[in-house]
Amino acid sequence: MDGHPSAPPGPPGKREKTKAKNRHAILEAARHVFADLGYGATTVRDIIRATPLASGTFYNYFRSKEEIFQAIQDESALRIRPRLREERTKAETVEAFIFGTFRTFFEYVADDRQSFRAIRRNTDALRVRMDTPQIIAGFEELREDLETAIGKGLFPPLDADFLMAAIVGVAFELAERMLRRDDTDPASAAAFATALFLGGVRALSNREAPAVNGHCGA
Amino acid sequence: MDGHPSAPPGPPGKREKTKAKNRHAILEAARHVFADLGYGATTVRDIIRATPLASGTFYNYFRSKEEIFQAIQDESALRIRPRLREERTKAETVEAFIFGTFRTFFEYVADDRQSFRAIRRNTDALRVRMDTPQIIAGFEELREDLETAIGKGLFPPLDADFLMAAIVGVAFELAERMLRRDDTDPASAAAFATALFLGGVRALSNREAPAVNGHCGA
DNA sequence: CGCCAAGTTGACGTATCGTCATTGAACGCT
DNA sequence: AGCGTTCAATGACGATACGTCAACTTGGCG
Repeated sequence: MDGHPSAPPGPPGKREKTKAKNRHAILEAARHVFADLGYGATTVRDIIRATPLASGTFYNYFRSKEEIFQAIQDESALRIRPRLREERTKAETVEAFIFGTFRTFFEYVADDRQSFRAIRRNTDALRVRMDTPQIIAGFEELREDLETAIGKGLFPPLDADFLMAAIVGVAFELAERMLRRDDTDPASAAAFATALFLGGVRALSNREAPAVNGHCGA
Repeated sequence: MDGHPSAPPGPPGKREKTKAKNRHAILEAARHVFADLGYGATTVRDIIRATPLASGTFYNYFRSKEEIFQAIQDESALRIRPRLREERTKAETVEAFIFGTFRTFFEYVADDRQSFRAIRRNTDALRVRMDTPQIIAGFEELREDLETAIGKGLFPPLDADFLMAAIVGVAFELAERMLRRDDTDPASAAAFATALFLGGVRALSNREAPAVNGHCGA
């Protein structure tokens, strides 16, 4: 076994290093070009032209424009997902669960706005959103966490699928609006979303099991 | 004046009719091809091949693949927007405003699912959403209606921009989930979204003017 | 130092793009 | 109806981007 130095034992070796550097250079160039031209107008050649590499090299790293676009998104998703998961796992109240999720997400978006913008700009008046496998996996994680929280009695017994969808929808749309404002303020966006869902969850649980009693605050 | 028969006075004339028929044929073909191949994989040639027309003709009607895609979406948007507007204008309660909006939207989506699906399917595991000018205009309409409703005292004084974004986000994500389920049920999706926002709006208004009293139910 | 494996290069064949000169049909006037 | 004008359809054509591949360069290793 271990004939290939696929693991990190020895020093990286020049080959490995160049490979990583090239991949990174291509990704970085792609982020800029997508942000400049929009996804639709960008060509693989535009990307490779923004690096010192040759056109054929691109295809050693990615199979198509679509695939590198996915890779950019997946990278973001893999960076944010563990943080979100941690917030939710350690949450001991509904409020902590919801507020932690939104705050973490909005702060990340504000931080990494370059990736986020690159992703959403297409042509002048055309917004795009693509959900890659890693992003969709993030949605599923949220659904699982909601189901767990419901199982633990933290959340009332709601439709976890719909609730996940609602959270996702609000998160992305509010993020968009937040970035559009002059003073990007993740905290206030998170506060808005949290209040919305705290009230919403309470109303939903009253609906599904109506007329128990007037228990109002948490 | 009226040298050109641009308005509907005389009978349509054969030129006009063929033009409308061709445009319609191309749009119809595009809907099918987009649904079959996904937006990314579709070429203008694929679309025109699905009609009896020649390749050059396509460019008499649309400038690009992107533009015809927009046209399909805009058509949907123009069909649904008046209905939404009417619902909201005649609403005399917050509940009517919200429920009317969601029910109308979900029923439309369930009806016109072919367009909706065509729009969202790209490759196997890649979801896409594009917001065209007409769709974005629909968002703005919603924001205006919210502002009007706030002005009338129907809604509490909230951030209309964020609220609009939240409604839009929930509407699109829930629509997606709804279509994915075996029994597409607009009414129950609308009920879910309505309960969420009724509770959410109440909580948000308490937040902005906190500590009034413990009034819980409506 | 020399050999093998891995990776890069850019030219090449293919496919789609968008244009445009040509053609034929609809229109309106007599 | 006959006739000249206008307008849209056609499909061939040059331009552009795609993805591949044989030749070449470089790192790894005895």
